[in-house]
Amino acid sequence: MALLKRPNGTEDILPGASEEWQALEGLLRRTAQVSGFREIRIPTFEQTELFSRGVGETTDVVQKEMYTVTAKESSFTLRPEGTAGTIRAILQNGLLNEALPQRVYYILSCFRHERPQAGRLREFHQFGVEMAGSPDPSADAEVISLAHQIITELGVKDVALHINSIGCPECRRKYHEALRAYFLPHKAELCETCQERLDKNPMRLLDCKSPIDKEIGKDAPVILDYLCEECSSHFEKLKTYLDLLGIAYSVDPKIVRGLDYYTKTVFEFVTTSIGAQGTVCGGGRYDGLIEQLGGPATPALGFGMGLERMLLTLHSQGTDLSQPAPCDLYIVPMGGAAAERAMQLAATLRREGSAAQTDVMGRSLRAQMKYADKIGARFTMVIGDNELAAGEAVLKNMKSGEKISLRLDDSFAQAFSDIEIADRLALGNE
RNA sequence: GUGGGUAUAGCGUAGCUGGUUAACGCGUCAGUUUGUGGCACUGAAGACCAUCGGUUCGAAUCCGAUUAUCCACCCCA
Repeated sequence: MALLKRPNGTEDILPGASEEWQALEGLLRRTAQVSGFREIRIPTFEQTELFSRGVGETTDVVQKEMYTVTAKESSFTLRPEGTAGTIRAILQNGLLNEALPQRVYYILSCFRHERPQAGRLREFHQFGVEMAGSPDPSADAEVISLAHQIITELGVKDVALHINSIGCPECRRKYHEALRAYFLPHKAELCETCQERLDKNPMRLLDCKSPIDKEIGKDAPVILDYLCEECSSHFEKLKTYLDLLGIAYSVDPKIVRGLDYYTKTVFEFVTTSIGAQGTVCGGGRYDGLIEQLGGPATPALGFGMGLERMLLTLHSQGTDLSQPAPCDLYIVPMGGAAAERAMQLAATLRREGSAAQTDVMGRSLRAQMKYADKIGARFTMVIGDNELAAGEAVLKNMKSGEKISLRLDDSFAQAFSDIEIADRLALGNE
């Protein structure tokens, strides 16, 4: 029988790697929580229309990357991102009726049918936050600051923050006109996709990698010159706030996010160390989305952070968050009677919160010691007929080799715990 | 969706001017006598050489297709 394989573009996270994910997730949760963000959990699939309306009918994500599944009469779509579903949940459960702003975070997997490559999977994991209710640039600064804090605490080095403002729909309409006017005379020289983009979404032209198009676009009008007074002052204030917080950034007028819901502030944290897919975190303001999804007109913003990309970046810089699975004590039984006693002792220790293991393979003493060493057991204890008769056994510290005698009675778990804690403290002081 | 690279034991690789039992390292398992791991040594298990088809007396080695994977475009996290 042929072995069934994982679908294209998916990953198994194995023991060893999963500890690293847990460490990352723990840091994300703690950081979000101290900023007042609380976790929200939403379904993996939603009505397809939520995404076509929320993310945007014309976006690539909606047009060609969605996993839409049909079961019986109904049809649903696996979420390609977290924002639409989160906003839907906020509205459906009336969270906007509570104290504003509403701050939520999530860790979830997203699904997009794209061609996999470095830093791009068909199922990927995202940490994201959304804040609803504030139109003020201080909210933008807070959200960016949260992402910045996470990246700093992770110790990621070469990640740069790029910000831009793409204005409100009104600014953008004027800007689109100006762009078309600029590029139209050069239309024939542009690459094929850009000729199409000229009509559909001229801002994407600025993003084109083709050297010819880049050259043509060099002197193209810049969105920042077309912002209305409101949008312009919003952006200026945001920059002031970022300076105030000591967060370095560069203004990149070429940032054009591919999801339709963005307004005003957009930003990306980009690294160059993991290949072409270097956007490790991206987000911005989406003041029109909540209304678009049938809620009350409410300003909001957020970001998504790609966890696989984050880990790739960390690894490329030699950082590894993973920690070995703990084993405080490995009990080495010799003989049937000892095996039964070992089983009891291990169970007792676990109830007291110590990580304890004993033999389940029927191995020789020597083989058991090797195993204990391999799994990184901090202490071992051999028990055989002698120990059972004496009611006492020798505890061995695997790192120092130090040996201590312990009674195998009711005081055992407590006595072991004391020794184990003392050892932990001693290691910490080294 | 479009290009290009790669596909040999759990992992990393050698073998690729076609020729008997496909090699090595790591890992796994057992052992190196009498009750204590790390090092070293001995041995074992583990591969229809991605799949299908073709060329040939003969293919892991050459050719084609398929699939998977990687990188890039596109797009985004």
